[in-house]
Parts: sequence; C-alpha cells; structure tokens
Amino acid sequence: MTNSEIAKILNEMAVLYEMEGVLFKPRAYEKAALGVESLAQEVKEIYKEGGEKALLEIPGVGKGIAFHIKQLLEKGNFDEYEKLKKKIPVNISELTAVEGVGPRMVKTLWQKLRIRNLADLEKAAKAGKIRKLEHFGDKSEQKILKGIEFLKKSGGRAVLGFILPEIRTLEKMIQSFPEVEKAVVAGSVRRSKETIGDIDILVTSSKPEIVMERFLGLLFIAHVYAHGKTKTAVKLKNGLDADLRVVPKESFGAALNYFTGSKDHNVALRQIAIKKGWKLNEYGLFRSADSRGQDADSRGNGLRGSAEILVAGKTEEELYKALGLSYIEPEMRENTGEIEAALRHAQGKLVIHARSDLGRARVGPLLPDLIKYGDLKGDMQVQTDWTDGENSIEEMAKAAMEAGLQYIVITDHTRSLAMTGGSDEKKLLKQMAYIDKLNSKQIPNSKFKILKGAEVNIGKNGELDIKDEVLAKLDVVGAAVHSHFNLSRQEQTKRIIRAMENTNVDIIFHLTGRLINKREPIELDIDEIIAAAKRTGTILEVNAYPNRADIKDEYIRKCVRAGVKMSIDSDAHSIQHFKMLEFGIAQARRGWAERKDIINGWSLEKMLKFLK
DNA sequence: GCCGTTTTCGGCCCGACTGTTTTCAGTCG
Repeated sequence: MTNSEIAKILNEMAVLYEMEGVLFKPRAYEKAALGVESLAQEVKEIYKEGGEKALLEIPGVGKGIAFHIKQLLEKGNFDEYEKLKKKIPVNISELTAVEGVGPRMVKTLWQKLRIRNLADLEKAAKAGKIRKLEHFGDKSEQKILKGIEFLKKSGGRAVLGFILPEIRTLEKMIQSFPEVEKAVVAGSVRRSKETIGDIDILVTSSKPEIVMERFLGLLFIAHVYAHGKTKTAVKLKNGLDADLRVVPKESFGAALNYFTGSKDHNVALRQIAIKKGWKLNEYGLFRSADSRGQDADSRGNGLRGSAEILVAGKTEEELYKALGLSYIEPEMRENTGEIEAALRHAQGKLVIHARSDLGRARVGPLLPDLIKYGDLKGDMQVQTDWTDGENSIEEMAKAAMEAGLQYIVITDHTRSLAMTGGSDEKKLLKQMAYIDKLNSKQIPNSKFKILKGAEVNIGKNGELDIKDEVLAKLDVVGAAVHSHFNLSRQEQTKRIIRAMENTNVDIIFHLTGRLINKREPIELDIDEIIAAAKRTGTILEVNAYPNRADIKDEYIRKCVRAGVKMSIDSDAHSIQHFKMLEFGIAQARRGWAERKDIINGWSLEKMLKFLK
C-alpha cells in the first residue's frame, strides 16, 4: 500500500467521522493524512525498518492512527474503517468531489435517497428529488447539477503534476527492458500540458514482440484494449489509458514528432511538407525518387514505398531543419504562431549569413528563448507551520536550498483565513523579527536569504486584511482572492485592480482562483487586469501547484506581450512541494515566457529592485 | 485522536457565506 493510498483512507476516515458528527477526530485524521502524504519515504519502508514505534514519528500520527496504519499495511483494512464504511456504503470521494457537497450532505443523501455515487446523485437531482429534502431547495439542486456538469466536462483528464511521478516510473521500467533501445513518453505529457488524457509511449527495438509481451506483464495494467506487433493499448490501474508503440530507429524523430503533437501543429507541418512536394508522416519526411510534387496523395507506410526517399526522420531536429524551421520546443507546439516564428527565425539566420534581402523575412515575433528548467533563483510563495504549512521556516529554507534556490519569500496566510490560523499584524511582526534573526545566523558561506512576506487576503471590495503600515515593512507582499468567487466580471476585475493599486502589493497570487477539475476560475477582464498590472508595476504569479496552474498559458503570453512581469511560485505547503516549480516553468514555457519575464529567474538584488 | 515555550489533561474548529430559513446547518478556505 502506497502513501497516497493510505492518505486516501485516512482522509476518508475524516469524512466518515464528520458524517457522524464526531468532534475533533476528523481534523486529527486529516492531519495524519497530510503527514503521510508529505513524507519523502514510503510508510511501508518506515514500518519495515522501525515497526509501529517508527510510525509515531510521522507528523499527526499518534498511537491510534499508527495502529490503523499497521493494520492497513498488514491486511489492507482496519476495523473502524470497515464498520463506518458499512454504515454509509457510498463513494465518498466521488460525491464530495462535487463542489458544495460535503460530508453531512453525503450522509443525508444516503439516508433519505439512498444515493451512493455520482450517477445516483445526478438522477435524483434531475428528477427534482433533492429540492424536496429538508434544508435543500431549488438552488442547491441546481448547484449540484452544475457541479456534476463541471466534473464531467473536466473528467477523464488527469492533472499532469500529480500523475507524472507514476508516468516516469512506467517509462523507466520500459527503458529497463533488455530489448528496448529507447523509450520516451510523447503526447501531451511531453508537451507538459496542465492535464493529460492518455499516455503515449514510443519505443525503438529490434524485437517489438518481446517488448509488447513484457509490457503486458507489468503490474500497472488493468485491461488490454488491443495488442499487436507494434502497438498495444491498455488501461492502467490508475485509470489512465496508455499506448505503447514500437517504431523503427530511423523513424524515431518523425514518430516522436507525430505522437507528441499537437494535432494542429502536425497538420501545419505536413502542409509545409506538401508545399515542398514532400510527405510527412510518423515514419519520416519523404520525397519521391522520380518526380517532385506528384506524390502528395500517395498513402501508407512511407518506408514501404520504394519510390520514396527518406529526407529526415531520425531526430526531430533534422526534421524541423529539413522543413526550413528552427527547432520548436514541445511546450510550444500548438500551432498558435510558433511555426511562423520558427520560419522567420530560420530565415533570419539565413539572411544574416547570406547578407541578402532582409525584407523577405516577414515581420513578426521570432521564437522566444524560453525560460529553462532550473532557471529559477527563488520562490515567491511559501507557506509554513505558522499557518497551514506542514514545515517550519527553517525546514522550508533548507529544502529550498537543496532544490537549488537562493531565496524564498515566507508568505503565510493572513487573518481572514481563520482556519489556517492566518496572521494578524501582531503575529506578522513577530514572524518578521523571527526571520530577521534566522537570516542573521545563516550558515557561513551560504548566501541563502529568507524574505519576509505574506499572502494577504483580498476582500470583497478589494480591501486587504492587514494594515498598510505593516505591509510596508514586508519585503514582498502577495495578495490573493480566497472568497467571493461568484461576483460579476466587473466586480471581480475592480476588486483585483484595487488591490493592485495598493502600493504595498507586489504580486497577485493565483489570480483566477481556479482549481482544475474542481472549481471554475473567477470571471475577469484579463486585458484590463494586465493593463492595470502594467500601470501599477504589479507582478502576476504563475502558481506552479499542479491543479492551480494559475495564470494559464494564454494569459502568460498576454503578459509577455504587454511587458508585465511574472513570478513562478510553488505555493509550497511542505518541503516536498518545491519540486512543483517544474510545472510552473512548463506553464511559463507554454506561455512563451523568457527568463527576462520572470522576476524570480533573476538574482535577489535585481528582483528586489524591481518590486514596488 | 493528537499534542505540549499555554497544560501529560484539556484544548483543538475560526469566520464568512450560502441557502435555507426566520435561527441554523453545511461548506469552504
């Protein structure tokens, strides 16, 4: 049993106790779940090495829960869990995934209408049964239906950041097959999209059949859809579909390009090939041996056509080059201008070399020099155990240092978020003094710096919940929306602009407040927001936490064009979370951002100078 | 059920909002 499976059951226990109206236990189980989730080591290993006693070292785990975990590891369940499940035998995680549906509602729905799962819920809502329940009404029923609709719309796609470790494990296992020369995950995973629908794995091998057999032997596989010599399609146990394809070595680049997509990007590439009288498919870029431009309608496997000569196909680089394009990074392959930019880019180079007619390269953006993985020097949003984070300031600093960062900003929540123990002015000042002390006794040689900040709450009308004179003392002030998600577009835009106009506010954190697969973004006039950010010198955050990914790539591109600077932040709530920065960088790359656009890609001095 | 520069026992889960009510229950951050 993995950590996330254990955490899931502990969270379920919390909901079950919540249903029963039991006090305090829900929070205890939630905390324990969080503790398990943020462990670097597998609980299984901890137990194997140190027994039940070692489990007590996990934050939030005491005698009771340690015993439960022990039973989970030994027999896959424990008595209380089974007992409570029996009483309310419903799919809790499915039902509570609907926004506005919580534990008590699940219980009522079960007791009054025997609703067990999402399908039952939808049926009852559509039949108008829910509005008749006590304490429910028309609006609750509508809200539930809307929530289900939203779940369905986003359903089936997994948040890449959450699932990537599993995908990498699968990739490594396939790479370790002795018959496999090369194995790479292509598709939307390679383009680092926010969410993915399935996994495409490409393999080169001289023994495709054996590779397929080995693949089918993996434990991850739940169901086999199709199984042939060069292609196998399966459903994995985590619910995702995966395709494995074996391609010839000389076609690897073309296949990688083809299966990386996007579809629109590929279509545009193929059109360029057609214009040259060539043909592009997953086996390579081909020209016909005897004639030029005559074979545009010939079909089938390029390798088999004896009259076709392979122009390029072994690597993506040679493929783009042969098409007259500069290499395009996977994150940009959406056919939203990158091909034209790559063309101009390549032509520009030619022009410089040949000193010839500059006018031929049409005016427009060139390919950006995308920010690189590893380019970040700091993290502008970090939570600690002063509020709802898991770890102390010291632990977060150490983890950030180990992640290669040179500075972090401590941005605990402020008082409006009472549940997190949000800081008021007094607590904030105390924390500032504490951080000063920590910085003064830094390890010699280490230039690492902890900055004083806060994640200030933006109220309904754009007011902040910490006094200006205290905000002015902080190094970095981030402001964010945590409530009133349903205001009108004008109201939302106005309140955020008001927050940006506060001269103390440096950054707007997770601007749109969306949670992928869970909550829609607030409505905003993004152009007005970006104009205001430019005018006030406010930074917009690219929140790297996988199901936030906020702001989205289109907005990032708008910021880049407008010259509005951004920060890429982990929003870390535990020492494990700094690795999420990778997904923020991917997001920024999809938005065509360069290092010059991202303030925490800069040195501490330069970054600080830029703030209001 | 967990935890201790508030206590090894007694606190912890606060405040705003929504939708349903006309004083409150449930959800969310």
